[in-house]
Amino acid sequence: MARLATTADVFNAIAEPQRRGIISMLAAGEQSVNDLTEQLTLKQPQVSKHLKVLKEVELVSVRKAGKQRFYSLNATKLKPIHDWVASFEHLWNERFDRLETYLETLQSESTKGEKHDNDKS
Amino acid sequence: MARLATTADVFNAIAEPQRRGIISMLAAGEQSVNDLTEQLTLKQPQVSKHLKVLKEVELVSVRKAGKQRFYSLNATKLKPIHDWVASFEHLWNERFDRLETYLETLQSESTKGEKHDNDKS
DNA sequence: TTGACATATTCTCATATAAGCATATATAGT
DNA sequence: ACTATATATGCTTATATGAGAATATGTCAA
Repeated sequence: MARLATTADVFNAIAEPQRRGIISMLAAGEQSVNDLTEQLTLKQPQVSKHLKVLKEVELVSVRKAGKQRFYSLNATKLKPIHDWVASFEHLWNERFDRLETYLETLQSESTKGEKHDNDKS
Repeated sequence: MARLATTADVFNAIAEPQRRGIISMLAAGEQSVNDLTEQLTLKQPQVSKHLKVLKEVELVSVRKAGKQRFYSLNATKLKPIHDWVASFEHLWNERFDRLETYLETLQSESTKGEKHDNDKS
């Protein structure tokens, strides 16, 4: 076997630098394929292909207008990544030390069936 | 040409589900290769290989103790991902609308000696 | 329709790489 | 040294996929 799933996954979709570039550009608002092509170091077909990948994981959506297709970012789909990474934030961000202490205090006071939702990849 | 860079990049390192699993496990504290192998659906060699990838991007570090190697998470390396994704957070999180408004208010009122130590890269 | 323009798709090629398996290396105990 | 245990590395195979080039599709205007 080789690597599975891959691009059908948001984590994989953003693993590609060019696709991150596209996402960053779309953060400013919808762009046509041509707009994107001009600002990237890619030919139009390759831009379309990357957009297809992003569309498949629903990171972008398309609006048709004449001969042009305007792509826009569906940022909500980035939230799972944000949440996953944020779950480790306390491990590097000192600001969380105080919060952790506070939460631990709360926890030890109400000792109930609490669940540690470690992961869900 | 084919895909470039790839695993030498943190974004790519976390694109692999099994590696995310390893990272999640290490969040609880350092683990030996054997510990990890037992909890994953992988054979030991494959675990070692994934650990190698994670080590190359410095997401993990190793401590040798006898015949065992204890891997621990170097969460700081996740910060670039966090920052990148967070730069789009305002696009999906309504909370940021109020926060933005609030910050703008503060800014227009006066500039007091407020300290925001939520970053320290 | 013809032509120009915008975008998508197909095909090829080269590379990346995850998993399986066997084996090598390292360390500790006897 | 020998054995057992822990981990790493090498080899193979199947698959994924990014880029390039050519082509197809789609849309509008004259």
